[in-house]
Amino acid sequence: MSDGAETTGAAAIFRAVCERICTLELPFGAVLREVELAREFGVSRTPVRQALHQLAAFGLVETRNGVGTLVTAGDPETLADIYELRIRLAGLIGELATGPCPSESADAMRAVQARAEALPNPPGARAFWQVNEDRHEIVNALIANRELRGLHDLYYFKVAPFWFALYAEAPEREFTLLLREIREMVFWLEQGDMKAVANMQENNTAMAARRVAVAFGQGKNEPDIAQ
Amino acid sequence: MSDGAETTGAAAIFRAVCERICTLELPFGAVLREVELAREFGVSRTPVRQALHQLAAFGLVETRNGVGTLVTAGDPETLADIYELRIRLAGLIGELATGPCPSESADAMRAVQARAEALPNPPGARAFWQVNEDRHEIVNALIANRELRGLHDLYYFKVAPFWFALYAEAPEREFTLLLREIREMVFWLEQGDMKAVANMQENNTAMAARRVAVAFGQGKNEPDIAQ
DNA sequence: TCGGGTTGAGCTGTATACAGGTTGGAGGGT
DNA sequence: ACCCTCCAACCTGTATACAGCTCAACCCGA
Repeated sequence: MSDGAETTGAAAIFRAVCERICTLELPFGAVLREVELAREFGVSRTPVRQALHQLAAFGLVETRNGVGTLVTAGDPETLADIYELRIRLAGLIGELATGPCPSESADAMRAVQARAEALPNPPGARAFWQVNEDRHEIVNALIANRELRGLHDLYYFKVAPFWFALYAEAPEREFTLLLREIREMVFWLEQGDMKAVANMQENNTAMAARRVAVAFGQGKNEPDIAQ
Repeated sequence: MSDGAETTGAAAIFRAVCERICTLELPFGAVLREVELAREFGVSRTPVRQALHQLAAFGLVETRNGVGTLVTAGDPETLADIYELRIRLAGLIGELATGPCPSESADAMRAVQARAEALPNPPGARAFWQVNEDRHEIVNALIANRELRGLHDLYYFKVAPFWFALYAEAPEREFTLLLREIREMVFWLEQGDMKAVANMQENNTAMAARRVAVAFGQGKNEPDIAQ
């Protein structure tokens, strides 16, 4: 998450495990054992447990007594709920915007674009992930309402594993789409139009939701969402 | 929160402390000591720490090394952000509604209304709190999108302390407003109109936000929000 | 061979001991 | 009288020991 460097070591473990889940290094259903993580990070179980409990509170994992901590699979229905809400949250970015976005954001996004354009297609999983992470950070930082910013960040990580699974399925297609999104984002950031940025975010989130729904079996009774 | 009865004892402590914060039994800036809570609940520090860390993750408290766990005061700016978002979340309830609300909700709300009407004006703090808690539970259960339901619940508890402070200021006025809200809610629940229920919720949240802004010093550069 | 009861390894939940950090106040110098 | 320094009490952060739970493999009888 976009938390600043925290004092306690639990935050570092939180971020590390969160990233592993988002990059599917820990796939759905994977079991996390506290002693293993403790050994890996060179600490005792106590900070590890803190991190895992926080991940559980955010719904990314589920810990069962006597078994371990499982990476939450997320049934299609829940996935649909999450994406539905995330789309609306993106819309709120524009509604709650207070002013134009600063030019530094456009600069930062241009830098990301330059780095991305230099990559081969498809890039490696790590590079792909990092580009999207940077894009997210820039957009997220623009959100004026602090609470909404936190929520937008949280739900980014909630859907990240599914979105990343799309990359594993069709790397070239996903990288092309990501590049297109970044180029468009640079354009609107240069315009300073926060509302347009939010609309872009909403559009791309909705599009990603459709692709994810196709890949993971769309939930509920809305088969037409898959186009 | 509206979590079902959990297995671990930490959840019970979480709810208890949360309620104390919401009812201002623990005012802003109050310090929570782990050993005290541990003694009170008859457990060790471990489950207490779990509960406090979860409260910290939700932003209700802030724990500082060597000092203790402080109830987060929430500056006016943050308060404005929280209410702004909560109003929008209420709006989303209607947008993400899938069907009419069940008749049991109307029955339940009628029961709450009956209990409330039987109370003196102003009622005791405990009774006032309980009535609002019940009202919230009924409305919250109607939210179709599970993620939005969780968020609506969370932000209810985030603003609860401020709203409850209004009661302490003007008990009769707040109870009259609450009664009015419940009566209206019964009406629209009987109609089964989920969108109307959401609009009601949005209106009442916005109205509460204005009263809170007046009481706690409105933040930002929107003095007209105070009417 | 198959089914059921049992056992045991391994995991999380809880309790406790120790290390590190903060704060308020006592005490001495100016 | 005032201010700076130092310290001791206290609180959280961390590590470790123990209790309770789960599940799968195993053993034994039909």
